Amino acid sequence: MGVIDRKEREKVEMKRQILDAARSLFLEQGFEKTSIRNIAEVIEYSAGTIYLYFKDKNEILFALHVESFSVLMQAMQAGIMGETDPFERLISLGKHYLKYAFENPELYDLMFVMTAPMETLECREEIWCDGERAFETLKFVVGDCIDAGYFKDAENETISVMVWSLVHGLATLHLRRRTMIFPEIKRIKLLEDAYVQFIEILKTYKK
Amino acid sequence: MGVIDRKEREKVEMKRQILDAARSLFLEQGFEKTSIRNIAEVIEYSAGTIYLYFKDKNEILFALHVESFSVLMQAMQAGIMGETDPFERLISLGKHYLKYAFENPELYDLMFVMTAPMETLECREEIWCDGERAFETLKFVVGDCIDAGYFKDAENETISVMVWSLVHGLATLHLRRRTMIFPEIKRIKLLEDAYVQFIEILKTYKK
DNA sequence: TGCTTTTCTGAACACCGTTCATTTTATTTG
DNA sequence: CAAATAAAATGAACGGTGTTCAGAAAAGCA
Repeated sequence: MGVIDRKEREKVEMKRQILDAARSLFLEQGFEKTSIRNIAEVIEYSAGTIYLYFKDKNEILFALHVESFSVLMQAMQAGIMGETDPFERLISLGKHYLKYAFENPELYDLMFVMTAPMETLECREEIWCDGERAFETLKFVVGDCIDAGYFKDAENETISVMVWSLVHGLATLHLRRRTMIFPEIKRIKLLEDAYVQFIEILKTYKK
Repeated sequence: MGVIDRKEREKVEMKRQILDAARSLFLEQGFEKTSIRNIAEVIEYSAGTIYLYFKDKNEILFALHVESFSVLMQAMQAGIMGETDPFERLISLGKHYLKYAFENPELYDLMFVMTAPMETLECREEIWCDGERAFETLKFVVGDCIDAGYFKDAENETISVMVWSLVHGLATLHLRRRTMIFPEIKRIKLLEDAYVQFIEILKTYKK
């Protein structure tokens, strides 16, 4: 029965098409303005068909969110691999995280700000594995820093939450337009400076 | 002509009624699920009438956002007044900010996460005064810390952005459900610990 | 009281996410 | 190959959304 194999492939292919169309529309006009009917139009199917492949709109967003995490994880791994010194690794990790956020604002939003993907998880009673994996990566690097004498006797998890919050805060204040209190030209520089300053202060907190 | 004075008062009163209904619905069922028709029903007017008092839904949200800022500013002022030592003031300021965020999640969202109020500002080509005033308060306290020898020779604005980002990051990671990677019982404690740890590290960064 | 201005209504518009009976297409069976 | 069955796709319909606007109702003025 090669038929059911092919059908399976076709199902996967269709899901791909839907996600590709959704991502493309999403990136060019934002999530709020992207409707199921828009997506259906792009792939040249009726709106109802989409519901044969995804339970609802949140599931489409969730799938895109998973996709995006694999890209972020790669970026983070690249950040780690580029350095050997533990603290330099932490610096690089944060930089790559911020780079991802600024270069993929809509996707970052989907991964770390929008509630839709979390609602899908909650109604499935599942865990946010992607977020957890990313956080584990951070903890791993922070752990090496602690072993190298940084952060005195602080808890790894506490430091990791602190670092995550700082970079996430920088990213979201900007993505959600709260940096408009600063002159446009200074905005990015100010965020970069804040990150560098934070790192500088962290560095001095050693045994 | 006392008539136009009364009409003016009635207009203000009607706006109040709309905002009260909107806030109440908003707090009990969230913004996304609150429609103009819902608000109209509560105040016992037709939906169209609301558009005689507010240009669109974003303007209602913007008005609530302004309201909320005055409460936050009071909380922040209270945080400052409760302490005399500059660094203790900074600690207290952050604590009061976080307290506000956790006790008024929907309003914090409106003030610092949702894009709707910012869109109103942008299409009015105005400045985000409320955000600016709150940030000025932070800068004021940071300035006193610098004068007291903290933060070495760092720029006030850089430190302030860093502090704001950290507390905002803590708040939003939690409000947007990204702390679900931690066991429910540990979540709040972890956030508090991260804040305390951050303060601890900051404190050591002196001349 | 009649005339004008202001206020309010509610139907209509163009959307939205989602469901489902019906039709179209594909596969299997006789 | 034709008929029967199974799978996939449609598109109308439902109940909702924000917003507009002609016309009705109320209020103010002469």
